[in-house]
Amino acid sequence: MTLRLLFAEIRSNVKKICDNLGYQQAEFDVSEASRPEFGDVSCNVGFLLAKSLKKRPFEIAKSIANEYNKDKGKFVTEVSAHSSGYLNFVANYPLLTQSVIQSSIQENYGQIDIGKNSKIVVEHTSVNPNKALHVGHVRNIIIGDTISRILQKACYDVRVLNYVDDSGLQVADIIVGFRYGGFSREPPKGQKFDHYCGDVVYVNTTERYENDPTLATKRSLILKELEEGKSETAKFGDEITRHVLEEQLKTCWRLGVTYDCLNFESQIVRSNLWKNVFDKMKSMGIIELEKEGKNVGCWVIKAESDDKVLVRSDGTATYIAKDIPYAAWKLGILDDPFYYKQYSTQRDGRVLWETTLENTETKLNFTGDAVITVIDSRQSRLQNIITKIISDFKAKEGSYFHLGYESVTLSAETAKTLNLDTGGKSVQMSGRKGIYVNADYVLDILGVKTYEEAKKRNPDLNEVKLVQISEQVAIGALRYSMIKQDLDKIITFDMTESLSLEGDTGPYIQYSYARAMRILEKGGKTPSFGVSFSDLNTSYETILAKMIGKFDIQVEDAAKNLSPKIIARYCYDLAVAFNTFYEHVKVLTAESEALVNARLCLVYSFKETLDKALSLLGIDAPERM
RNA sequence: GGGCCUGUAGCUCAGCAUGGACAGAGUGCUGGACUUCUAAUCCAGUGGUCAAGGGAUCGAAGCCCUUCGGGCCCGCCA
Repeated sequence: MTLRLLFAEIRSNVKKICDNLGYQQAEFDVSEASRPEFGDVSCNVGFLLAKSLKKRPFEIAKSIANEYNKDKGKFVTEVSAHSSGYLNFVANYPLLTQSVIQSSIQENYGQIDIGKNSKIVVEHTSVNPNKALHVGHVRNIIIGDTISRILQKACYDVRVLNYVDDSGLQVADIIVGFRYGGFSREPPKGQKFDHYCGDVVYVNTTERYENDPTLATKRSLILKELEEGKSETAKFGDEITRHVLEEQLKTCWRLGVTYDCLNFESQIVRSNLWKNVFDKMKSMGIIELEKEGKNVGCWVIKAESDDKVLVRSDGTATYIAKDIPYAAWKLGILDDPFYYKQYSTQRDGRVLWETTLENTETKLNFTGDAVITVIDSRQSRLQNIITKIISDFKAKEGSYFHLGYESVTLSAETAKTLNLDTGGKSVQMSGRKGIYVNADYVLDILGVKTYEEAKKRNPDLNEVKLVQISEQVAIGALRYSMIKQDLDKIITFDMTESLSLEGDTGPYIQYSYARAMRILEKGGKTPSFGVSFSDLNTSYETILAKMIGKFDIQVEDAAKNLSPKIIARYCYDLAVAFNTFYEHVKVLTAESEALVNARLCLVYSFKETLDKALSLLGIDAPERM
């Protein structure tokens, strides 16, 4: 049993009692008590019925408590009416602890069937393949990855896509750099190719446009050649973007993120997808050819505020126009023009596919009944237009969902390290201007720090182990910091602050896991679960057990609200409950052998649950640290 | 001008969807706890007109309206 069942029992009994007393139906709430002195569970039914019964909430609660006390059911030992009007319940701890521990050692603990195995597509990452990933991209990647993991736990059949925008202006920019900027094709020794392209070639090239107007002309010629797809330039662009992509993916994999399929924008452009959608929109009258005004000669979509150009007067498609067939494709509205080939096998064993227009004779299906596109909320306007068009295509209501989030900015102090004086204000990142902090760099710096810390604490561990731990902790720290706050809060990234490993951080949570592992290791033998847990009666133990018992409730909440933060908070709360327990309750030196065993079971139950919860965040649980 | 987001402790944020019992964490600062299952920890203290004003409600940080800060978006760029 988990807390869910305790709540369900109380809800059903209260409802029954209300019926018997002739009270009218009310949508009352059964939830955890806000403070320990109010017991474990509270119900607000008294407040809701006060008006219709013309009685004080306390009177109503009293009458229900009275009835409830006649038969308290299985999981409740005390029922009381509080003078405030609440109905409060105390749980049957021996039974609760027992059931929670037993449930938590099941392989699929925390799983909850919301998705009913329906197909859902999550698209995230989608970074232009002309630069390395910076901390702003990391937020997108981690949100998308965490959501995918949570949805999977909630029994959705999840497909993860990464859209590679390999035919846009930014790609033309680096080609200009290589062709006319005098940049070597090979990066300096020791520098990753994606860093080289972004930090050196891209930034320097965009700078040169200001002084050399002929470069812009060269760029538009290159852009045209890219779209046509058969030229030497297109081939060269393809090589560059694929090389950058390969390096970007290394960073993603390092973060523990994997995908199912890479979709290349160039292929969408060269396939007939756009033409199909264009015709469809024309025949549906969603778009029109502008006859006059500033957009004369363009195909535009009439939006509520401003019209949006889809096809330029020279006949080429804009960025948003390319996104529409892709969105439709993701929902399976269009015939799939692609074949598929294997890109690689990722480290978790998941095969990564890529689309191709060559006939490989392999047809796969990466579409979904619903699509979640993770893009920062600065693109909400465009995403709204796409959502609107997709709903005009009669996809099921709400099937295309833009999951937006606020951006990551750099703190004034961190900007200063990039030689940027912002006058004490934080600053928006910009790949073009070179204002960003690369993800690999952050992980490397974090890794050095976590390595030193781990070595200090574990002099007996060998080099390989220490490196492994430091990497796990560095990634835990970064991932957690990207997910712990709400999506609509701006994250101000500060390098110094990001090195903090104490308090509400990933490492704090990982540390609690390592502590639990150490107890189990020193305990020596596998604890025996077929015993009574009634001796686990300190508040430290019951609070920990209750926290463990909330896992599936949190998964449900996170999945329904697409809110990764909920799982982050749960992991933190779980770790706090364990650390408090750890400081106050001795396990291995408990009074009796039976008590040692019972506590070992609780510790085991905790570590299993934390491991599962952390895995939803893509954070490894280290055995030592 | 229009749209979206945001304002809670010195700082960073939970809580707001579904109104209810004295508004919670982390961090900072002040003190305390390692011969003990790892102190990346724990304990105590400090710290709040929940931006302001109004409204509906028995009851508002939360709902409605207004105002004021802050951020972002409104291109034949992506």
